[in-house]
Amino acid sequence: MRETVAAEARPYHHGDLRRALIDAARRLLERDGPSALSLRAVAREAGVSPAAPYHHFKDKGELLDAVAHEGWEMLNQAMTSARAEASSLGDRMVALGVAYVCFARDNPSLYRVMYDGSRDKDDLPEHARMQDDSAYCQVRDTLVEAGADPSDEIGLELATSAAWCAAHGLAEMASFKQFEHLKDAVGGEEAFFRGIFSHMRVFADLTPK
Amino acid sequence: MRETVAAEARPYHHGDLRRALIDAARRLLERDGPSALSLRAVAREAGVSPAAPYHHFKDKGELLDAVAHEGWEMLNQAMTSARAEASSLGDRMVALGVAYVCFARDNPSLYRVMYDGSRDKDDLPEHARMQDDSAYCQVRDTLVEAGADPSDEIGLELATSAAWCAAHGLAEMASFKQFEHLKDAVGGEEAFFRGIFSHMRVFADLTPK
DNA sequence: TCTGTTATTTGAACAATGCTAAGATAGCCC
DNA sequence: GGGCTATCTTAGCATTGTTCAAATAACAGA
Repeated sequence: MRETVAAEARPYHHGDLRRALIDAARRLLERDGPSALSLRAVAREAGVSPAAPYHHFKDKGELLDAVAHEGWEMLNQAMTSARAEASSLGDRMVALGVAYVCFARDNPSLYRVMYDGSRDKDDLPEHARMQDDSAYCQVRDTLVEAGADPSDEIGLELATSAAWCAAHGLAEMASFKQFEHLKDAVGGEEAFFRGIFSHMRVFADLTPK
Repeated sequence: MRETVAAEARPYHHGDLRRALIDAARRLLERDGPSALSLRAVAREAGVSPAAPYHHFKDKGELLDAVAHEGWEMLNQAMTSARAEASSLGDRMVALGVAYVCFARDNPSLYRVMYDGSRDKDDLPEHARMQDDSAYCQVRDTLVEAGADPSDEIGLELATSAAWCAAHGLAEMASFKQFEHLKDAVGGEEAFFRGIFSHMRVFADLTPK
């Protein structure tokens, strides 16, 4: 045996415990929510002893970082799809925003893990901003496509950040019961998202001031 | 003794342990951040045994709810001041937004406690929305003052919610290191806040669509 | 194939946490 | 004063994150 499995330094006993732990964590997260996500529970779910994870992650935080990392990748991918599928160019920004909020709605626990780790460090992962296919870059590029002046770097960054703030704010608010009646009143959840975004200039036109 | 202390059913041994526990919690929160806020640490800080709090709060969550409650009161008050002090009528909405974000910046741990409890229940406290002097009501009233049509209840609620989403999103984002350079580039933190808000239609004019 | 080295996993242990249940204590009403 | 009840403490339980020494399994070289 010992076929060259892509030089991936595949571990010894378990096969790939690191991978298995991340998967177990995500399974737990979906099944029982963020509060059930203890290191010991993850180890239990993966069928190993409570101390085993420490050979693959420095501490609990590092495991959560790994889970969050996959969350950002999923989000980036969802944004990529939304951007490609947006019907008109004028609708692209709103489509991106809706995709962002829908991701948070469909993966509420994962979304929380993504930001909780960053909040503790006051530091967003590179993945969230600087990678080419990151949500941030996609929004920025879409703004340029829609007419923003790319030479005004500060202005462009400000607009991108504004869109991100709006989407994140809505993503966190949308899950509160208090908005149920508004969703009904405007004809469904997505209409509600669009309704909120219609009050944000970044999602409509770009003529500054 | 036994002067009628405002019929407040003042407790027996400690004097007012409930009050003392909330104060201790807020002291801990400011000094060591949210992660240091254990029930036992609060009891220690207040100088009582670890089991004492359970005679005043059903569980840890209820203590945090009480702390959050005071946070909402402080926020409502900050918004009231900002609204009163806003120079022009046209500046009122932005002033409210800036006040909101400044509150979150100045009380980061408290702000987190305010939303963490609500997130777990998918339910915002009445205090945050339905009370007359609540941040929500103040934003709504200010929108009407600025020209929004009060008879279009749904539209007004949508606009108010949009402003809240924007402010909350910015409040959470503003603490990330990644935005430091933008703050510098636009001439300070408050200029950054205003710069973000300038991309939100709710904070500028109200002519719909 | 044997031997040694190293990566991986376990088991036991520690301090800290949220919470409960039993008892002790102090204030109140009659 | 006697009794009642609210308050507080002590002790204890299960769970958590983390560390450390020992056990085990994979590999490398002879």
